[in-house]
Amino acid sequence: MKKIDAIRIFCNTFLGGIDEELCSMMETVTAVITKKKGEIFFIEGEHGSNVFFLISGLIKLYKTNDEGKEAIIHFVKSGEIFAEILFFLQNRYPVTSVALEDCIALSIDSKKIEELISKKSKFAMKLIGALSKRIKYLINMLENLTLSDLSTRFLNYIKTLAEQKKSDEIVLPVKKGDLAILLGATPEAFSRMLKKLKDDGIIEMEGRKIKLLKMI
Amino acid sequence: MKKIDAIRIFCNTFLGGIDEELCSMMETVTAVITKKKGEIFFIEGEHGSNVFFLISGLIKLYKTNDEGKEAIIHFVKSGEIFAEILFFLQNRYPVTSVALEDCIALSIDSKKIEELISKKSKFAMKLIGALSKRIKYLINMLENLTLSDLSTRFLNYIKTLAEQKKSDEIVLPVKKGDLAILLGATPEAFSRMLKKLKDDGIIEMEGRKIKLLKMI
DNA sequence: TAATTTTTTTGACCTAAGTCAATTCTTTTT
DNA sequence: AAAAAGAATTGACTTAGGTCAAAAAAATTA
Repeated sequence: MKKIDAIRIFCNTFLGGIDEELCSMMETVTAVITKKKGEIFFIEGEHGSNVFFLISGLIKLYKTNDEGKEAIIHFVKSGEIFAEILFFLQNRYPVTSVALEDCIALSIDSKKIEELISKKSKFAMKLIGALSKRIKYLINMLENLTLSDLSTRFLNYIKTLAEQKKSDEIVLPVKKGDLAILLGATPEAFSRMLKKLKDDGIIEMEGRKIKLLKMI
Repeated sequence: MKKIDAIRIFCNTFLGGIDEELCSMMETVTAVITKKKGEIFFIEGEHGSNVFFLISGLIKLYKTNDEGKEAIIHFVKSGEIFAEILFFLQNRYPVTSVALEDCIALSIDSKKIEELISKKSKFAMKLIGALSKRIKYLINMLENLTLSDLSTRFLNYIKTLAEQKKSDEIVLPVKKGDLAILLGATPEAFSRMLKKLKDDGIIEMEGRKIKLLKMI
């Protein structure tokens, strides 16, 4: 993919329209990055200054503790920016990011972004919007994790998917084991919970396909 | 407290210096708010457009579920902004905020802030910085909650306090029951955990005073 | 398509932390 | 200082979900 095309997609998606001046300003501070499934964009704690915009593919953002246990923070889908806190913390990545599918991304050098922010207030506003959305998402994760049990967390998750797709039949976007960890559980507990929902007639399931039977 | 003084404190703390032009721009979009202990700034889900900067006092940000169970997101200390996602989501507050002590705050009308952001890029940069810090804080909360047990979460918490105060003797800033909930536990479990840390010779405790004996 | 690897499911067992109730200790109010 | 209210602790019991191991199913690769 050519850089200018990537920048245009970014402009369109992130700013809601092409701004030729902004596109040309971005030429010098961006690069197109491709990663194959399993490859890593950056590792938690690593120094860096690049913020990314995912054009195609799927990415897992996670943290690991000393014993290698994972805490999955988010699955990045195409059209999203990630590592956006590097705009401020020109410093260390707070999480690790791995490609779950082959990916194309636009990397943006945050060291040179201050000029962009000051010249293009629309860019600043959109960035503030993106950061706010991420905060809202994280607050919601925290609330779910502390106030709800696993089946409720899962049902909240698929209800959101169902609303987005306007259908009560959804396909899990990642493998069950990873979804379990996103929801703060083990694959074993997740599997048992799914079985219970099936037995109780709340969902139908075939592989990653889930049909919501009752809206609780 | 006079509004202009509050604005000056905000400017100094948030922007790292007084900017007379910005101060006068803020005159028309701000107000000084005082709340007594126990009073509420805003309730989760409530419509509003005010972002707050806490000048003095202490605030609890939390969510409640249907059964009245609390998930505490953060304790706001003086010098911090809160409800900062309202800059974008001119919309609904994501959490409830209650004064744990008598408070003075500066409220900023986010509807009229876009002009400020576009004219003062330093303001935009600082705001992006504050949002990024909040994201980092929340990611850390999530990681702790999913990867660590209660005693580890507590020790991480007081280690941070100890580093800030550069002392291994700290005073818990809130009552133990609230701290328990911030750490995703019940007051009972928290109390038992503290007893265990004391019995194991890891901390000394007298009321809210905690002394870290071993740095694990 | 067979072989290999990865993912998911199931079983048996365990444990951290929740629940509910009763005390004790502390703070606030009268 | 006494009374009342709120916070913290302790006890007894329960449970959601963790752990480890093995089997079954699905997806990759040869």
